[in-house]
Amino acid sequence: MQNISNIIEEHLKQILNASRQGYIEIRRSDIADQFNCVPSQINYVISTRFTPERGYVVESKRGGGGYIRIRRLGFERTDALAEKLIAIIGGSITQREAEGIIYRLVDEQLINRRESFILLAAIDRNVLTIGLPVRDQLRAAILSAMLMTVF
Amino acid sequence: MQNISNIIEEHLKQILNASRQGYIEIRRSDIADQFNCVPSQINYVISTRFTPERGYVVESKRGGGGYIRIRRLGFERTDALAEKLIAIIGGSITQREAEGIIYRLVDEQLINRRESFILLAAIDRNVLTIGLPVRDQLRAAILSAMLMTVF
DNA sequence: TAACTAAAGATCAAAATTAGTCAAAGTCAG
DNA sequence: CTGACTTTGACTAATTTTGATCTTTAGTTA
Repeated sequence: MQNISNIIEEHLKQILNASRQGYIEIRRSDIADQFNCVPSQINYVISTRFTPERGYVVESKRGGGGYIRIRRLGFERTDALAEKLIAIIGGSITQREAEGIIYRLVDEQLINRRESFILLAAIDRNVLTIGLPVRDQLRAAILSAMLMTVF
Repeated sequence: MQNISNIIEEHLKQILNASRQGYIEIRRSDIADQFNCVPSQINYVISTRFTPERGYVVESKRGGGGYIRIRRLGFERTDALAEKLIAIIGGSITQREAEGIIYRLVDEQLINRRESFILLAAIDRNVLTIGLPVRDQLRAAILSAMLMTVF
């Protein structure tokens, strides 16, 4: 017997595939009702299967008219790259390492100078005024998120 | 399913766009009737979507012949822009306010969409995984730093 | 002209509507 | 039996909707 998480995963991928816009917006409780499970199961499915590493971006809004939006990222040249970057950055990264990555992206013309300035500003230790090791973890999260949205 | 606030927001922006003078004057109760909601809903829409951060000025008058006037401001590009932005951002800023600023910069064509994605990613509460009030302070620092480098 | 009245809009907080988090309990392959 | 993965649900957080009550303004009346 298949577990519910897999079934929900398949269902979401299917409607995502069928959608013309490249993303879907669901109501968490609708899906939960549909599959007869608790709402937080949907969060579990999303956090284990629709991750940035697998090429998905998930946004959401609470309150009236709330939703969860799942977007599949393009798979051209960036497929391997995004994955590689995420892997390199990992869960924690120093400023020096982060700068290395950004410089390389500029070299390879994957981002322009202006974009690199934005990235560099966001990961600077003078901006992330919080103690280690949280600072390096936060830097990794911020850099990953920024790069995921452009690739 | 859309929520009413978004629908009202779109409607106001549309008539604002169509207006010749750059501002509109509405009667609160008219709009409320039109969208079948309570009058205070209009205040909610205005206070969450037509904020100074997003470049709107709202004036109103009560009593007979009362009105709400919504004006769209332009963001002249000057040397003082960066300073102005820093002042608006201050030492702490919510995600909503930060998004307002970013949307406005896109509207004013001071940054492009791709850049806005980078900025939005960096100030997202799901990325800044740290408790309030530090999160809002960090967000202000990051946003300020990023904008400083481009302007 | 002062007082009154009706017609707006403003404010604020409660209620409603969603989604997120986290950890305990359950399941299952090896 | 153990460890990884899944299922559940209680509690939390964000956002919107609603309504009661307050304030301001223009016009009317004594």
